[in-house]
Amino acid sequence: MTKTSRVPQRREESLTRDRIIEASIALLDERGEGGLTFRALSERLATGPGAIYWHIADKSDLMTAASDAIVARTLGPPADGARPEAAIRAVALGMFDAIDDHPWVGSALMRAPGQLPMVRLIESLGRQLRALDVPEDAQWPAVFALLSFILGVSGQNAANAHVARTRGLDRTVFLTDVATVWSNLDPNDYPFARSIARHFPDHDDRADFVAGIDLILSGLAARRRR
Amino acid sequence: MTKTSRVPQRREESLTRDRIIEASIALLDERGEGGLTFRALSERLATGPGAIYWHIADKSDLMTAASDAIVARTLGPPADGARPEAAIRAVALGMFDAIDDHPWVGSALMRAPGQLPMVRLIESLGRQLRALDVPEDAQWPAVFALLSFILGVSGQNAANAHVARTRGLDRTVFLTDVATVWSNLDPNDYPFARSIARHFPDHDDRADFVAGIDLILSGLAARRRR
DNA sequence: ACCTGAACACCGTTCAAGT
DNA sequence: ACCTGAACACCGTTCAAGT
Repeated sequence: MTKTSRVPQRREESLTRDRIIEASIALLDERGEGGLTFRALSERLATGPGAIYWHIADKSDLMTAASDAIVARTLGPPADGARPEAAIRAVALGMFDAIDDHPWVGSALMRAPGQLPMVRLIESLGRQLRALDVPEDAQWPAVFALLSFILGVSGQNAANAHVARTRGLDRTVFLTDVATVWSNLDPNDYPFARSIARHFPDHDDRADFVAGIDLILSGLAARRRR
Repeated sequence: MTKTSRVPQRREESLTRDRIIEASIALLDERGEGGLTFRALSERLATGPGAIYWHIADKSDLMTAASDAIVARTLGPPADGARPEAAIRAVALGMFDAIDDHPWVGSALMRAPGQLPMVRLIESLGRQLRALDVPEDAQWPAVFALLSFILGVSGQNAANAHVARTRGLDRTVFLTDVATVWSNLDPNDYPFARSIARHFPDHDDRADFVAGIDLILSGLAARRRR
């Protein structure tokens, strides 16, 4: 029984922080937020749950590291060629698409205030605001507005993905259900919610996102003109 | 041993959905997000964990109902007297302050897409945008921008509160720590993050929040002028 | 130094049994 | 109709013991 030629459950490469993060991302992508557990992870890595703690501090460290890997490859090096407004739009859209692909990043980012993935995003946005000649003391409020908007959208998308997954129905079905409920609200109490429910199932999240970014950029431009 | 005169653990009033929600809010306020468990809740209500399931569907239902109670009393009836822009600012600031008092509402709201608390917020914002004479097809994008910004800030505040609670340090200490880390980042890679770290510990969250709302409102006003 | 895996102290949820 | 509380199927995390 010793030295059998194939021992498939035995891992070949040694356990590293990077391999753990890579496996976590795969698990999160495949099974959603709830899919990352130390048991599932250690099984996939052919080790015991305790081994992981040698390389990472705890689950929150793991989530932050996993989201940082996505954010780092999404933002990449700063795009120096583009005009600042276009660069901001590109940064924002990059994040939107990344979180569309990996919804769990939305909630992970939000739960890691002041951590590296957040710093990357703030840096990317802040540089472009400097390039836009936004006055020094208006830079942080503007970055904060863009950041908060991006995080808000990300969190909502993560929640939508989570609901869709746990209820086993896709996005369109879920939106249609919500639209139906909203359409049946009391017309006196909820006139606005009723009126927009109609346009709900066939509307474009990504377009709404761009519109939001552009609204903030317009506000910024209006300020500079004064 | 039977019929002792004082049986303090026996509850007086019958279990209702409202009493469960009220007790949940108290628990969340006192102990933070992690403080609401079915065991702690049933102990406080002098009942068994199973009893709660007769009145509420599951934990997500409970969180949504708890946050809805806060949102409902925060938004209240629409303030008809005020000018629309002032009314929007009032709605947003009301939410900011409510979530400052009950940080868990920030994450609960985000995890309840399409649910009642969200509808209330959307309705409050949407009405004022109609009153602002924003064209029909620009109303939803504007509501979405305001909503996402508010949710983004709420989520960040919830995360800050959670970190502060679990690490047992207050907000200022936490921010000072983050500022120190950021100040030591590589000057070539993170010039912007380094430069704002200085202003971090003594800056006003609420002012940043108002600035963000105003930026979106300015953007909206700029659009209308065209 | 790095890994193992049983054990601990929790969770949310269910359900037979009671009133 | 409403409540009880034990039991189930999980969690994240620790730690003595191994190599």
